[in-house]
Amino acid sequence: MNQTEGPQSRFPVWHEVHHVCKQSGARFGTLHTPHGSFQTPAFMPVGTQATVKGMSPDEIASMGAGILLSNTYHLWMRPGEDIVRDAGGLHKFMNWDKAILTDSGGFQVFSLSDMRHITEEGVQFKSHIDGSRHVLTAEKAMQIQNDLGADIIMAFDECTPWPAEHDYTKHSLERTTRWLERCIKSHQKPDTQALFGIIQGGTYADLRKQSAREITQYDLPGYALGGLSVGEPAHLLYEMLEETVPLMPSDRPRYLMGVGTPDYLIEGSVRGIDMFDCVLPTRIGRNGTVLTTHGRMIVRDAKFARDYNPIDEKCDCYVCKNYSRAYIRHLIKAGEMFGLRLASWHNIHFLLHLMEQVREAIRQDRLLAFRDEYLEIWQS
RNA sequence: GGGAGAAUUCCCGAGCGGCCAAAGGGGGCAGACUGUAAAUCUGUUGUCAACGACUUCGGUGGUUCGAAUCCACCUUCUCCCA
Repeated sequence: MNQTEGPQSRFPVWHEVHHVCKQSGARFGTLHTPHGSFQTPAFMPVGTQATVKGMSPDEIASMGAGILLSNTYHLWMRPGEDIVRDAGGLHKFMNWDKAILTDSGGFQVFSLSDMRHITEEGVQFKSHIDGSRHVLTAEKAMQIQNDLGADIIMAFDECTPWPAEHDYTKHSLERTTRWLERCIKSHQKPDTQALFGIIQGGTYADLRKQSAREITQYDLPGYALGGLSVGEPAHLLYEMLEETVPLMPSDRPRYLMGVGTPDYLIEGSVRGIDMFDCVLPTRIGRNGTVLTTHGRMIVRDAKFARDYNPIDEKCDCYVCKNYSRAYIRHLIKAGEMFGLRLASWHNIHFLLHLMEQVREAIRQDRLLAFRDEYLEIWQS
């Protein structure tokens, strides 16, 4: 597809909406990037340290992923963005020629909260590797991401925790807006790297709206929702989506960061989200849990010791076509890395396949029906 | 043949008269995991009618108010000398 024909061709990344589900309002589209296009709503596997843990790029691509995440903070700490840059950029460094999105380090403001200090200028981190001090600012996050060379780069934000005080959340979101402005000013490669802004506001509807208005004032190729799926109950997440998505421009991709489980992916799509990412499939896979149409299954459990069925009878992934629950359980119990790989493999496939089903349901204007059918047998 | 030492709960291994159902590992079992400090973390791991009771520390018998801990003998194992 020729990107100059698109409505947002002035951006290196743009979203083409093909169909809006008449039942739900969910969007089926294509996201175009300098490293290829992929259909939306999309699930993006996470490869924090320039690798999806345990999986090769070929394997990820074979499952249909068109984009991966990687991480500013982690690659900055190790090996250093200059090493990635001098390798020819992240795509070449990790041998992945499809799209890449890098998170800005904003999530580490949340996940590494015990070893960082926030100021207006930025965030001082004590390296989780060696304890050394480093300051990540809006400008630094942009420089690192410019060096890494992802197709989509994220504004530096603070992912606020849950629960958080209204007052704190408000000040934080306003600071995130100021940081966005600094990101935009310091972004060196707007022609090749699309900068997405991140809406914050915790679980407060008024603050979500405030942040959405502030962030979407800036003309950006995409907008994300951050600070969700950090422990709050599901109904609050859904409520925040319902309050915020209508304020996000319909001609730009909408990205719900850090989500998630099958139910969240479907409910998010229903509410107009186009992009999702989550470490869940690889993390729970490595730790012995697999996803099935009936919910999570701890395949490590003793009850599967003699279960020679595939993880999911309905799944047509490489793992389910070739290996049994008993075998995968054995490998995981034995600490064999292949077991971790197989579980991760199936889980990634499971979510990518789920999104295929979601897109098909949107095309058929029956996403709500699909949701009800799916969640009837799914138990989280 | 002589001498020295050791036997602990599933395994390894602390314990050396009461605070011991017995540290700590491992293994087992169960759970958590949502922009990855995660092949990690948490709980649990003698039995039961279970805020209490009962049976355990190679075996048998003693000493003692009280023994995994002290004594005697037995069994098995390890090591050293011949």
